[in-house]
Amino acid sequence: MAVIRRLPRYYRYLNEMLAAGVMQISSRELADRMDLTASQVRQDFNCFGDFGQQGCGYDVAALHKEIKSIIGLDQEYKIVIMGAGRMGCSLLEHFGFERRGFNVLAAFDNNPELFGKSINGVTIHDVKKAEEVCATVRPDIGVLTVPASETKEACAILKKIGVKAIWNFTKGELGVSEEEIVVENVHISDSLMSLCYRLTELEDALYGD
Amino acid sequence: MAVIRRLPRYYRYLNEMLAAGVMQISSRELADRMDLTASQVRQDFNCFGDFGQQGCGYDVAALHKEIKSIIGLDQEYKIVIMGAGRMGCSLLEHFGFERRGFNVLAAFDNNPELFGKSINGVTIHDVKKAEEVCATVRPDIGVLTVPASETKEACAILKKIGVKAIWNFTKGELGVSEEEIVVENVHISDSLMSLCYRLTELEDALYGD
DNA sequence: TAGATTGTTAATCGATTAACAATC
DNA sequence: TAGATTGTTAATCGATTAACAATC
Repeated sequence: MAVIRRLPRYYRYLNEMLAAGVMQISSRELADRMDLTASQVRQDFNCFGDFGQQGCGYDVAALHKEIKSIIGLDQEYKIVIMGAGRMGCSLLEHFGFERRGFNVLAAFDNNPELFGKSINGVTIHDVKKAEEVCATVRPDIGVLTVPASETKEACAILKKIGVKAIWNFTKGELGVSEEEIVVENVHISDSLMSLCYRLTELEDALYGD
Repeated sequence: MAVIRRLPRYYRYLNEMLAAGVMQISSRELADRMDLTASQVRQDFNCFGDFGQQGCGYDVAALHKEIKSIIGLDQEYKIVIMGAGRMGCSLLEHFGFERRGFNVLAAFDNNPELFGKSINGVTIHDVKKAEEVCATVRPDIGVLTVPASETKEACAILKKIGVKAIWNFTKGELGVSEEEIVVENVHISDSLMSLCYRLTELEDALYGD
């Protein structure tokens, strides 16, 4: 469903409006800000219940809370990071898991130089100790930030630890079925390519084919 | 068009197959690998011309080249990075612009400690010198990796430099119209949220509502 | 009550799938 | 020629938009 892909965006905009002190918003206004149609906004929200009030629009705080719960953000998910290289560290330092309500239990790597180091309060452990470290507190989500060549092994360890979802930054096969573990692939290069396509299009439009 | 969003994925898969030495591929096979239908693959490719050969399938190398050119990757785009903080540096070190055929001209920041430093052959300059540095060689694409609070200024500078496309990693308003500059927003947190939604869904399915 | 804006149904549009004739 | 697989048209499906009655 296309609505699902829009939910995080709604959530972001409602967050901003909440911070800006907006109490009430009409489907029209929200649609304008988000480049959607008012119809679509109403249709979307009505997939999950009726949150609006005829004549007045939507209560920003209530809607925000509702969408938060629909996405599942009211639960505090426990996360482990597989691979404390550039990408893993960059996420740890920069992404703001805590701020977003995620609890990062640990990071794992196979480089002994990193063992025991701590980034943003998260300790990097030997990947061999992953099972041990996660024996008592089971993580929900695994972040895969290992080199492409180590994807399959890292993924197998995540499965063993009992992770139910993988946020995958590597390319290549994970070797787990989508029925047992939910996988979300991040390919930022795709987004750069689609930018290139649109740039080419823009230039063709300006200077002719 | 939905095809456009699939083009980078086709390109990635064809890249892999090229590297693996696959010469010819049928729509059926490609569809299976990519989790699409054969019909869809054929439909997609026929948007841009007929590249297949009845009875034999598609020539991987030719198709790869064709899609490369459709996306616009056969041109060497010139890039500047706005903001050499964590995200900017991480991209410079890790993303592989060169390998992907992009030419990074320079990075800019307002932190004097970074001036003159070089990452992967790219020098970090004072943002005040941006116009000067780009006077002779005009960049095509600007990568926005500044803090949210500095988005608008950074964006204005990119516009002044003559950039035609912005790969935006910040949140918040850019203050440029989409008609003059093509913008591609990267929100990796959206992808984590949609993972959360699907995780919740999976758990509901397993343990009941 | 009048104005505003929702919830919801019906109409439109676009994208995906199925089917098959064309052709290598 | 027979088998395979494309290119392409038609049928189906889903998502978006339009319209309006319900209601705050």
